[in-house]
Amino acid sequence: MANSFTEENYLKIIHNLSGPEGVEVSTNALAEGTSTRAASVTDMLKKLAEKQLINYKKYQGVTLTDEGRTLALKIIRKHRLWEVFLVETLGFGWDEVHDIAEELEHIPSDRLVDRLAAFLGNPQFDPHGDPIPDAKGNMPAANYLKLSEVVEGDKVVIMGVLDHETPFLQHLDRSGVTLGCQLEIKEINDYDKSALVQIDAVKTLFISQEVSKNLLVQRL
Amino acid sequence: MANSFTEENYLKIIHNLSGPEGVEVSTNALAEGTSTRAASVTDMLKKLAEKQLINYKKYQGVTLTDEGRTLALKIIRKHRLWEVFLVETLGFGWDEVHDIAEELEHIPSDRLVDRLAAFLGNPQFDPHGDPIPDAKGNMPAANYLKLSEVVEGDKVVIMGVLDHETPFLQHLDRSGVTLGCQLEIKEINDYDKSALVQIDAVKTLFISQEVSKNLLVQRL
DNA sequence: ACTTATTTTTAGACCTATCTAAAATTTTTC
DNA sequence: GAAAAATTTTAGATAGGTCTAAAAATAAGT
Repeated sequence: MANSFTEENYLKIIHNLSGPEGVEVSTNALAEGTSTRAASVTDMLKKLAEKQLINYKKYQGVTLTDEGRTLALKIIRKHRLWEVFLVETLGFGWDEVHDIAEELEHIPSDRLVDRLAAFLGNPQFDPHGDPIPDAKGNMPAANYLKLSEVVEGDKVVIMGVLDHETPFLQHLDRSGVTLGCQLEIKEINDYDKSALVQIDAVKTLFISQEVSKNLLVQRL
Repeated sequence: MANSFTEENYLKIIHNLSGPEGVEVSTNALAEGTSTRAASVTDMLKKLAEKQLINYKKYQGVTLTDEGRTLALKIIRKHRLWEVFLVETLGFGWDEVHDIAEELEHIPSDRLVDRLAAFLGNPQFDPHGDPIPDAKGNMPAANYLKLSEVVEGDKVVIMGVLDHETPFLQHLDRSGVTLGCQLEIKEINDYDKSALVQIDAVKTLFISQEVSKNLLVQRL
């Protein structure tokens, strides 16, 4: 009755795609998220529904059951704790840890997770600014906005990223954009929606809409 | 062309069963070691031979090729480093870490292993006294003897254990036997080969042959 | 609303790792 | 050295996770 590596991945991805409101996730979105074909997704959804981990009606998309969400949050907790470990303890860059954490998140043992969390000082956020659920599955719901949603004149702080892949994060590193840095929006271009911003009142640069869609910020 | 979790386990177990001299390992011994049936082992041996990781001739048992041994040593290195991490960093007991390390040993990423080793101070031995291969696969060949092989009057130091399971290690804990403690062999009973020993010149107790067969020692 | 396009599901197949039962080989015993 | 015992391999089956191609259901366009 244990859950496989693959099942755990589905639950995690359903959670991530259904957002804080828990909206229905489509088969195609899951195929994209799991890098498989829609037909494979359908098969897996049947199995997860069988196990009462998701609510599934043909052609209607899926949502997590309470049990499914609990499991998903455990995986997410592990993923984010391991990311903190990799960055804080082992000295990896925030652009290097996603793929390794994808593996580590499937290591079982509640005792391991709890001891890891304690060792790390029960961190609340991972290196990408994502909140870390506690052992009971409670996760602070941060309501940030995307940088692509702000207007000229706004002053904001970078709180998180939506893309965790190496190329995006390396691009941010090269641009000098890190968590916690302050941005003043000087100008937003009409034709391509790119933003001219000043970082920490020092450096000025353009941020493309492509990038600003993946940056989470909070107004000052 | 990557190697599966299962393949890695076979290589590790072949290494452990073939000892320092690299003797042939039988199909049945592997069935025992992998908790599967002999028929399943045969199938896997064919696949590993196909990949040139083992030398395999029907009915003749197997040995590792150089490539297979290199891979096996990488798995063993990871297993033992993670055990050090679990005990030294997270505070687990030496009796709790074997099963968790069995999972962690299959996490890929050479960078992870090297950084973990560096963080731990490049330890030479794991919490059970087993030597840890370095990044190049060199492992110090310690030639310890079993406690069951010593004679009356010998003074020895506990250097390692052959059974890594919780019940055995908890039994040692309850007996006050730890790595590095000194034993003087007072008497060996003829009928059941149990040994009367004095620990650290303080405490005296009987150790059954069952137990002494699983204790590695070095003469003083 | 009816046709077309898109999404999703079914049907049938494959691969990996496992199993049982039976056949083949090696080892042991007398 | 032949018969019995033990070991190992083959043959055929099953379960998990994936695929392609085709059918079914839903959504969109005019």
